[in-house]
Amino acid sequence: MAGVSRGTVSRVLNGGHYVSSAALAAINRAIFETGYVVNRNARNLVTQRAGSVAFVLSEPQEKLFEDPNFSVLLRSSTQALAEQDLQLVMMNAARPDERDRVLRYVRSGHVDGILLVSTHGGDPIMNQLERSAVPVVACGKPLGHESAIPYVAADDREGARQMVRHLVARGCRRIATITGPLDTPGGLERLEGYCDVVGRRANKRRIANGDYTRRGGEVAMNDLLERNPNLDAVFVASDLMAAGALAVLRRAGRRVPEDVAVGGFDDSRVAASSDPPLTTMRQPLDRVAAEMVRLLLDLIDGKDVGSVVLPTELVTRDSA
Amino acid sequence: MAGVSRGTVSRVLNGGHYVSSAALAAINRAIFETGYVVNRNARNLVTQRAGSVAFVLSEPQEKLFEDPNFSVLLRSSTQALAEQDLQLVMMNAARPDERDRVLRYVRSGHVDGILLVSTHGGDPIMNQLERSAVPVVACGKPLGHESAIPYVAADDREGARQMVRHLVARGCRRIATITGPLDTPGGLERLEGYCDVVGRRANKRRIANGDYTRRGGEVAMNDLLERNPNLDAVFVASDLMAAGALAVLRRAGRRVPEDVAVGGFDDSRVAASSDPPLTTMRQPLDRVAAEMVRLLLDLIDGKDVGSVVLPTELVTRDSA
DNA sequence: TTGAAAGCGCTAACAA
DNA sequence: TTGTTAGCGCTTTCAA
Repeated sequence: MAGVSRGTVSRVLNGGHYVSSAALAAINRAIFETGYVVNRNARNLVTQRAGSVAFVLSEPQEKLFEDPNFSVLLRSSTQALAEQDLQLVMMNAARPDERDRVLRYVRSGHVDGILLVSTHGGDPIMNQLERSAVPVVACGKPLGHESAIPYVAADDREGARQMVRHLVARGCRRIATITGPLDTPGGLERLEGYCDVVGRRANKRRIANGDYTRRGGEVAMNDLLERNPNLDAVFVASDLMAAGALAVLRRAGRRVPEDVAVGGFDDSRVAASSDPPLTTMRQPLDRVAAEMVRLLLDLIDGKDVGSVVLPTELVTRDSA
Repeated sequence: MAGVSRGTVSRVLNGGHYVSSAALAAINRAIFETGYVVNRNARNLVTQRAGSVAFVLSEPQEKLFEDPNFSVLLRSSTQALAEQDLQLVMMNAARPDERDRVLRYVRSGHVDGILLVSTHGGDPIMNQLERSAVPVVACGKPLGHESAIPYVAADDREGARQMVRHLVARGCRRIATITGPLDTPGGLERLEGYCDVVGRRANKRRIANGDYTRRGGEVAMNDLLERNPNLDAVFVASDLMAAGALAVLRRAGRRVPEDVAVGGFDDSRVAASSDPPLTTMRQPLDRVAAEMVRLLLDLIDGKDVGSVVLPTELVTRDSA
């Protein structure tokens, strides 16, 4: 229709180099008038690329429901990929059959790479992915695979330190902590950071394990209160658990922050709307997503990439 | 490698009809030994299908973060599609530029259909989609396009009626309501259901508008208390807003449910973990997702489909 | 700067 | 039941 060959049109579609301005104009007009759009299947068939990236959620279903972090990560990733004209293909990989499906899918070249979210240490998918030579970037340290799988993470350990130091600076002396699951990087590193400040031989009684759910936070807080009736602060490894802890403290008649100061982690939505509003560590999840996409693209291009650790930021509200 | 032609292999790949068992065995062995997988781009190029479905979220970003319903819907849809060997491609369409991208993408045949989630009345994407002849199924009544776009929804109106009747049965006589945004089907229909029970000429003072956020629920509840100091129940159109309302009532010194009974809607996670646990209407979001996928597949196959309205269920906890 | 031609890996019609 | 063949719509040499 523009009176030129397919080859010339293709050149215009792919940057417009080595095309005369006359041809360029004619082609663009034809494209506009016909509403032409390239057929991705045809293009990807010949270029051997997929034009999409899998967002693999390796986590039991319930978590996704409750944890607002996932949603933020998902949205930010979708957006960062869209800017590169890549599509995000969502995949669950919690159950073994789902994992198989994901592996089959990615191995057959249906995606150019993988954003791997929320892996527990020992998650079999990491081994399998490592063997399959597909570009992968993890969100958070992939425990046990730190050197093989590049990752983007918030500085959990330093963030925890900062929060506990903040509690110390407030005058708190009997500081407890509610951890995340200890097979997750966040669970582990935030506990490490806590120990860094309160001392290596931290009082075991002041450590309770949670599971990143609100109810888990309640259970852990009850536990903590029972074992340490005189505690004056608690560092909670996620805002959602902190919200649960807040409810327990209120029921126990402890004022926050006067009797017990509470510090959270994430700066998720719940932090601002809890009662009292939570002092917490902000994780830059939008930047995490953007960096993950950047690393993945480099990886796809065959470049060597390192991991990225992003700083966290103390957000002071009323709870501490 | 199996000693047969590509045509025969293709037949095996697509159901194995008209293939001798000897050939079938040889081909399957070859497939197994070589780890062969079909190239989707090539297949889709010739079959003119995409093998994927867009999950289009037509909603300002913040909502996604806070509303747990989206996550449930997303996960359930991913799973229902996976069972049909279809991929879910996630797309945001809140901003005009994002809408354009989505439209360009779907019009060029990159997806076989669209799951449209969370549309406000007057959302321009509905008009544009309607014109573009791509199969679309909406989640919740697409206000203003009910006859053109098939949808799957929970029975909001009847659900609201049931809840308000429940409050009446408890002995409540001054029942207020906090609505969702009135340009959304949930906002509108749940208010209708409320009016169905309390009477068509409902006391305007007892109606406050919310926006499905927790903070919106707080603001509305404050409002309601101020205008109706003696109310004895409130039906809140979402659990998240109800959680906000609960916090306000507590601060105001009202006991729930003794002084004020509170009924929510959704039966999302927050319902079980609020204080006190919420009595609410369960929306079968997993079934909603499954039905949406079913309708969409029928639509893609060229069948005529109707809309589906699924029943809700009263979940009685402590708040009412 | 352009056009011609080959071919990406597959399905589907047809003939055998 | 099978093999042959003709494309699907694009990119990418290569020659001009």
